[in-house]
Amino acid sequence: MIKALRGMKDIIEDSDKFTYFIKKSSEIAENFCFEYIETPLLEETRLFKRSVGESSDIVNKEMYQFTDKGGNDVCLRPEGTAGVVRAYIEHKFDKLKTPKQWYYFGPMFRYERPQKGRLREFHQFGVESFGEESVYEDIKVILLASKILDSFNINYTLKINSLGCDECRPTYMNSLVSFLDEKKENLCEDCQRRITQNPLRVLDCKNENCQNELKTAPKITYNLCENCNKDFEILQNELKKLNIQFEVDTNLVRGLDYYNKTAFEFVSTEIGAQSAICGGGRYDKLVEMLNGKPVPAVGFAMGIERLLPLVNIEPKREGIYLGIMTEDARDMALNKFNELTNSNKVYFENRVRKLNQHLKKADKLNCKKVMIIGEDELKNGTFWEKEL
RNA sequence: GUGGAUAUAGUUCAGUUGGUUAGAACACCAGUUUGUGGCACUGGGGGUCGCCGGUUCGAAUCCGGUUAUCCACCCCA
Repeated sequence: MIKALRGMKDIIEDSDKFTYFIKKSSEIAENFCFEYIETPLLEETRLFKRSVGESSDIVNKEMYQFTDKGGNDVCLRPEGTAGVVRAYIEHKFDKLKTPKQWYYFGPMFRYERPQKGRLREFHQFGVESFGEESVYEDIKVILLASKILDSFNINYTLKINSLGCDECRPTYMNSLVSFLDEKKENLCEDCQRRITQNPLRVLDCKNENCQNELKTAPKITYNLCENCNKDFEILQNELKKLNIQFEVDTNLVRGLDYYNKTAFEFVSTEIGAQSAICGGGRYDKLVEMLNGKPVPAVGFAMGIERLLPLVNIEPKREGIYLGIMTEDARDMALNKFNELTNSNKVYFENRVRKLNQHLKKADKLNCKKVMIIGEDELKNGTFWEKEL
């Protein structure tokens, strides 16, 4: 038997939840005046090398990368932002710094070891906002994410942090690295490697011993420049006013290289170790990094498969069951089926059955209304009807 | 990439110290004397016991390998 590849899943049992999620989320995004964008699944490999960053695991070892028949070095997209930014620049919106608010959804591919909440092909729903420098755009985006999650009654914790900007991050990084170098001996192997590769990641280490050593580490939020600090305060104040619960997590590091200033993550405690259900933040330098004019941007992405177990939709009766009890009624029923399907969900049972058999089936299918033609109805040209 | 666990029907699982034709529940399909569903009852279909090899008169059961799944690390959505 040919089976789906490792880490790839057919969406069958949850397909109703899946489509419901996309429909509802899109609706909310459109209420925020975000427009739909679809970008290719396949992109040039260097797009991700330059945006996500060569130091990241995603680019380093998780990409589905190959040479196509034209000799191009390509890969299946491991995340959504890079492609959207590429599109923004390619269609020259950067020249005039045209504000653009887009949402997207679709499959992403990462060659990882599968586990709960982690697939090799998975789906994200995300938004990106270009051209708005203000922290109020960050707030808008966080509000949008929380509204989507709230609409499915999902329990979450929102963590926020500020990663600083070009002005304050380098000085902070220097003091962090020198702090880490002093402690180097006491840190785990991974952290020692991270000091040179990605020092911020050390803060995020789950090793207990490391966390003890890091208690006195310099915190980014105490080392922000005036501007970043002001924005981070506005962010917190406005979230409070909007009644969005959050906690500041100075160890929150978004894994992709392109983030700066606001970083946030929605976390669930109900779905296992892969608990991040939505992650995002500001990436003001990314458009430039991909050879566009400097345009600030902010966005987030949600992992749909991780959210589905948290989404509950109550099965409700809907649709019409149409059945016949005599072969002669078939034409009449078919005509009715033709008419009803213009504006109704209709199940047409084409087998001749007894009344109780029809009812049993209609019940099983969760239909709301039953319409049957028997001998009597055929004579009178009517339908026997019942609400379930 | 590392570690641990698991693999028997569509699903959840039984299956004794290796021994007839591998079972149950749920699900599915059909029916229960003639036009009112959910309940109940009766019957039915469905498994090369993950795959390959070995031990044995005989393997779902023991051994080796392999693949996949699950959980965690790592990483991230």
